[in-house]
Amino acid sequence: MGRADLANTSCPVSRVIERVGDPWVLMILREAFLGTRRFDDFQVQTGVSPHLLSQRLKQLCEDEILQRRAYNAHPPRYEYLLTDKGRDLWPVIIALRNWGQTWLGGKTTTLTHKGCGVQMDPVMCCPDCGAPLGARDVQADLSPDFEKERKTRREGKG
Amino acid sequence: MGRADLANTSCPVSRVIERVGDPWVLMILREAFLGTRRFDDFQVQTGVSPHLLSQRLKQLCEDEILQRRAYNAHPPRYEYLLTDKGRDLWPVIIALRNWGQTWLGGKTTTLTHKGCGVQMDPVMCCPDCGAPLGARDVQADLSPDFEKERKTRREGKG
DNA sequence: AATGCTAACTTCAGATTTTGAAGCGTGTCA
DNA sequence: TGACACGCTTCAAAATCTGAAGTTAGCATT
Repeated sequence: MGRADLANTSCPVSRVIERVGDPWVLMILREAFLGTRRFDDFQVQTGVSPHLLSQRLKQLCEDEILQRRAYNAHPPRYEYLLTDKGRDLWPVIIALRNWGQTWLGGKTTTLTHKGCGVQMDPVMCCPDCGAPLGARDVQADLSPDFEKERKTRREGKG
Repeated sequence: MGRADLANTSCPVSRVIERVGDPWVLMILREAFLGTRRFDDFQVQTGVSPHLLSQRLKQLCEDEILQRRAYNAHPPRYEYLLTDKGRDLWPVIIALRNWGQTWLGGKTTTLTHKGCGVQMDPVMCCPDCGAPLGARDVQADLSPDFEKERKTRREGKG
C-alpha cells in the first residue's frame, strides 16, 4: 500500500495522517505554534536535516498549512507562516502536549486562556452540554460507505 | 539528530512525537479506537506491511499504549487492546478527525455523546470557563529550562 | 576589491527504513 | 489427508533519510 495511498481512502483520519502524520511535520507545527518562522530556526529547534526540512515545508505550503512569504526583498528572505487551515491544527498539537505531560512527565509550557485569564490545560468537550469527553463517553458510528470500504478490504484479503 | 533523539529533549511534544508521531502508529490507533484488536485486521485496514505492523505493535506494547493478550490458548492467538494510557490518546485522533472533516471533507464517523445523547464533534475547551479554544485564545509561556534549552540550540549552531 | 557574514536553501553519497511477497508454526475442521 | 486460519517472521529490492558540504544573493567591513 505505501504511505501515499493513505490519501485515497474515504476516512478523513487517514487522509490527514498522510499530510501531517509525520514526526517532522508535527515538530514543524509545534515550532510554528511557538512562533518560529524561519528556515534555520526550524532546523535548529527541530533537528531535522535541511534537505527534509525543505521538502516538508514545500509539502506544507502545497497543502496550504503554511504560507511562504518574503519578509525581505534584498537579499531575498522568506518566512513560513501558519494559515488559518494550519492554525486549525492547534488541537492536534495540544492533544499531544497534554498526553505527554500526563504520561511522560515534564512541563515546558504553561497555557493561559486569554478570555478568562486562568492557567489551564485544554480539554476535549461536548459542544452541546459542555461535559469533558474521553474515549468511553462517545459512541462512533461508521457511515455506510465507510463500512462497505472496510468490508471490501477484509474480503479482498481472504 | 535522527528521530530517536526526539526523546531526549525536555519538550513533552517531542517526546510524544517520538512515540506516536508516525503515520502507521496513528493508523493503528485509529483502528484500535474503532475496535480492531487483531493482527490481520490491523494489517488489512491500515495497509501497513506485516513486518512494520509487527514492529510497531511491539513498540506500542513496550510503551504500554497497547497490551498484548492471549484470547485463545490452543492454538495460541493474541489480540491488542488499548490500555488506559493508550485510550488517553483519543483526543489526538479526534483532533485529526475534526481537522480532516473540516479541511479535507468526507465524513465517515458520527460521534454521539453518550451522556447527553446528542450528535456532535468534540471541541477543545477551557476547563475553567468552558469556552471553546483556538490557537489565538491561548497564550503559551515556556518554562525557564525549556527557554534555556532552545537558546543553547540556537547558539550551538552559530 | 577582497574577505567575511547571514539566510535560505540544494546536492549527494552512504546509511537506514520500508515494502511486498513468500514462508512458517500451531492447531481446527471436513 | 488436505485445506484453512491466525499471528507472525524472513529477505531482497526499493525508497527514504542523514549529515556534511556547497550554492546563491546581497550587505558590511577592511
